[in-house]
Amino acid sequence: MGQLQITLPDGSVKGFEAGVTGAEIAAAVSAGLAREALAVKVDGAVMDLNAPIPGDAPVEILTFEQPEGRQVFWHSSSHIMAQAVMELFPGAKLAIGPPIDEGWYYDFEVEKPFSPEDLEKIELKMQEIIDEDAVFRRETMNRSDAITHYREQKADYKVELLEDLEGDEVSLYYHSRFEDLCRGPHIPRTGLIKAFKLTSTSGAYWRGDEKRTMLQRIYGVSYPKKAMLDDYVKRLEEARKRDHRILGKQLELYTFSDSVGPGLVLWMPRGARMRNEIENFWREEHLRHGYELVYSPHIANLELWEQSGHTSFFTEDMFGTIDVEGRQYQLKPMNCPFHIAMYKSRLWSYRDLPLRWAELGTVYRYERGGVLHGLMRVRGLTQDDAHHFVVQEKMEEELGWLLNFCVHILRSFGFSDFDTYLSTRPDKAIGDVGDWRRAEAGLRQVLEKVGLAYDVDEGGGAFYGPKIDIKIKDALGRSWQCSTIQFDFSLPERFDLYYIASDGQQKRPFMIHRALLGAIERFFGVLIEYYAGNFPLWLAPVQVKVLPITDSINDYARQVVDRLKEHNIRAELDFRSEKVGAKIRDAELLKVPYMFIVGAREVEAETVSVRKHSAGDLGSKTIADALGLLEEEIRSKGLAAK
RNA sequence: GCCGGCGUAACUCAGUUGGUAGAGUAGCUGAUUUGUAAUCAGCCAGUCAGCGGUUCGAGUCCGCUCGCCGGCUCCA
Repeated sequence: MGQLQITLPDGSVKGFEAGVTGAEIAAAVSAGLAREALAVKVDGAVMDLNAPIPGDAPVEILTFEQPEGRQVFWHSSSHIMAQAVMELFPGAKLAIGPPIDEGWYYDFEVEKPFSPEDLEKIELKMQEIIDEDAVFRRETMNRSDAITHYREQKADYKVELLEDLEGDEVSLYYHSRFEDLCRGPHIPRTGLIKAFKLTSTSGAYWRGDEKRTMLQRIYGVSYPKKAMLDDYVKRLEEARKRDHRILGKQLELYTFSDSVGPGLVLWMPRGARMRNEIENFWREEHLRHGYELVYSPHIANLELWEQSGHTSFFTEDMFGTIDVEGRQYQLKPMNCPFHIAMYKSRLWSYRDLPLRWAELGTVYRYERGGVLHGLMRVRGLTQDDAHHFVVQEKMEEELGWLLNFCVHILRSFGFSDFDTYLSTRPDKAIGDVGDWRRAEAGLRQVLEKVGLAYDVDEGGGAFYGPKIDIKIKDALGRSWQCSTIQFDFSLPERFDLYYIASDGQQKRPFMIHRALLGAIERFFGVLIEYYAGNFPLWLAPVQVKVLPITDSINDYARQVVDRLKEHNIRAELDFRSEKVGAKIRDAELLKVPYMFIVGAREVEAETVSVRKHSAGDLGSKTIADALGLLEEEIRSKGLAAK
């Protein structure tokens, strides 16, 4: 028996007998670690705790602290749930049951969808299995044997999975009375799960394909400590308070109406003030950075959309056509054909390029009923759209410049944490594959030059070109695409765009389609959730509420409001005959950033008593000082303080 | 579009086994004149999402439609 040299995460190297397992290494480190150990990472590969370590290697014991440890924990939980379902619903067929960001799901083919009562029964059965403290055991099998094995069990989905797998050997995991085809690894014993909860059910298509069977999915979460489940439930409640649909109603920012139609946003005055602020900032920044602003109509001759390719590649997302004097018109789902038509209205020289044309263009897209979601997914949306017309050689330079501008805009709203994706050629696309690959490589280079970490979204590109997307997460961790920067070599071709190069020849420009906020509606939704309604001062719909203590102070209070308004501060007066406590409470609930409380003392000294939202009393200040404070905070967008 | 859940006053919600609606908040009226998160009283308030069915009788049961919610799929 030889010796193994095991390197631990702290850098120390320890010798172990050959055949040592992760469990034994954990025990050698500490009893605490042995107790919490879920799996082991050997030279980057996650393995079962009871598997022999194959050779000298860096070894890390995984607990619930590590993301990989949690994934193993949740994956094992999904097996336990699958066992419970199979025992309670004998005819059920197993599909897949992976861990997800928080928890897991398992898809089943069953006669009837699961009811809430079914979930309770499944939970009880799961608890029994956990109480057995059953051991997880791995076995390998020849792939073709496994196919025969599962075919006998009529486990169609497992057979299909096996047929698609590479390699001759597959692994099965056993615990209690349950077995499942599974790569693993798994936690040592079911008893390690101290708290769990089945959170929801839903229909889910097999392999995400709506042409295939709809399976029934159950989602769940589990933890090694009861307190962690309590914490999860509390986090969900907190997230609910940040939900833009709830805050939107409470703060009277926007609404929907059945009489208007689903997915069509009605911006209430307070929301409209914020939108106006967002748009003003957006316009100023664009004008300062070499953009021109343009406007285009809401409908256009159908032939325009035929030429652009929208009728063949985007029909499913478009509203029906409108008949006008026997000619067909189309409500616009995008702004690009209009900007292209403007480009074609005259001749351009290479000296004119790049052109950067921006428009807050409201477009309409037919979204299927089931996908609408508050402000995040609507049918009428205003894109902060722009199109750059660029000479081909300058494309990368322009994209690099644009990516930096994009990050600058997002940061101005306080966003610093976002996920970036490179989206490549979809199945349905126009243009030459070689052009696509070159454009994708160009985008990749730009991302690396700017130094943004990114993931690749295979097949996620627009039909006319690859793109860089930036997504921001909502309160529940669902991520929404906001910024998008799209490379386009196709539409210039389709519309036969050209400019006159320095040699006097006609040359084809490339285009960039981009939206930085994405859609004002969605961006606003993300903004509400990000700030939980506690907006930075420059955006807040009401910036200051002036609260007179008695009616006799109303005149002075009105003067204060007027003075603030003269300085473009959005100020309101609360002159109801309520106690200050009530006025403060109402202002706090509306999340108004500042309250100026005025009574006899303030009239006397010509001051205001400043109270900051959720911070409290800041003491008395002269009106001029208070104004200075506000103006500085507005100017800095509150970013310096963060 | 698909699977499941839900839909009661402007808002948040009660409404037992079917016997024809109730609270708090908001609003209105009046009183109160208040010093850092709720002053008091009175009043108004609902085609119980819509349509159809079962029943002597439906907010409660059944069907369809619409909308919303959680997912699937799709995208800004």
